[in-house]
Amino acid sequence: MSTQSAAALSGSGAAAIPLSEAKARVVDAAAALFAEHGVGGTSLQMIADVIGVTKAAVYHQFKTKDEIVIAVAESEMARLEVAIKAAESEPDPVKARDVLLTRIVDLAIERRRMESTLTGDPVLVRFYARHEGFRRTMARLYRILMGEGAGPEARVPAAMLIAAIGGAVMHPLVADLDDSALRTHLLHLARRFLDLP
Amino acid sequence: MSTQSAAALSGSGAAAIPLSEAKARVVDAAAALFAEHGVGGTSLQMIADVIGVTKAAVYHQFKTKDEIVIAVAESEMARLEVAIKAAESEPDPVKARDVLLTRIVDLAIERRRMESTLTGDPVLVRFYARHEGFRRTMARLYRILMGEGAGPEARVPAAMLIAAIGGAVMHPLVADLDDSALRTHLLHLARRFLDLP
DNA sequence: GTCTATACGCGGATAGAC
DNA sequence: GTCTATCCGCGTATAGAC
Repeated sequence: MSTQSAAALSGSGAAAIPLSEAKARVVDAAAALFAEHGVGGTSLQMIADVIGVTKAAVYHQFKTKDEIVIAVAESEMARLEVAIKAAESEPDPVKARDVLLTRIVDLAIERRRMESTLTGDPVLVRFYARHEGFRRTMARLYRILMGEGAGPEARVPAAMLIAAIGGAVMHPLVADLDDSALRTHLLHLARRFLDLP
Repeated sequence: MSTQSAAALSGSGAAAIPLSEAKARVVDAAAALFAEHGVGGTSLQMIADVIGVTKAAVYHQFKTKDEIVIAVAESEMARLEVAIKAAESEPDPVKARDVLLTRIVDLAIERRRMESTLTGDPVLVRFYARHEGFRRTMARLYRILMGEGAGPEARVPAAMLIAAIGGAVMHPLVADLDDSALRTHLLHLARRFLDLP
């Protein structure tokens, strides 16, 4: 217990967030750069430049670029897990759904400048698709969002809603809205959408 | 009139689609690869391999990779222009909106495997943001979609709807639905969403 | 229009000193 | 943890023959 446990990449889903200071700096810088240039368009040199060190220093923290991508993805996923847990602790399904919705909107607003890259970048999407833990986490999220239904009538609106929230925050049409105003509108419309018969 | 006019990159918005056979092959291959690997993750070698020629042959068609990116973006935008024109030729605003919605859904379904990359890739997004013609085209689209309103109450739902349609078609939740089923559900839900008070 | 060949830099990655 | 130095391959791009 006294030894600093590795924590590493887990693989079972919930990254416990205990990244070293240095690792955390890399992950933060990488996430911002991924959002601006895409994963494929971001080099280790760029990451090193942003945090003011050399490439070799970055390599000391992560042996490969892939590991950085994974760490960024897990860091985002960890935030989502917190939201899901909060919703799952709510006994009433309808309330649970609303809690989840609120949390998801908050996350999207918080990540406003990078949300769509983090959920849409081909490299990250591929990564999500291949990892058990991520699939399980998303399955839990969908369960809360869709409730009983599992057919197209439940899945299509769920897919639309997730896409709408994630995509809208970065949309040029709402670029001039401040976070709080956007949050209010988004939440209102998302609730409306879910209440549709 | 007899000479094949250059058509080139236009710049005023509507690319007139008169690409040579060879150029069209490059653009098609590039679009598919962009969708799978992102713009930054796609090399000229990949493009050349897909169409079965050498890199140099590709360079003969487009002097730089940027030109290919532009051509792909314009090709997508041209499709959207057709949809917008169809909607604009409809006198009744409500009907125009419905025509546009239908066309956009059709486009998204057609481009199902690449839609979100084509609208979400950072490289392409930057490109769209910088080009007059693209901004004007999108302005026309928004106008039809939002009608009179120009405040947040109109813009937020418009942003959500565009994001929802583009993002939902690639979502894992609906991966098992065939095009026609997905189209039906998507259109139904999109109409509902827009009719909200 | 397509090819071979080639220049040149950058990207990922490693070794070893401090 | 960070640095300098270095390797190698691939990516963009060009020259010139067929």
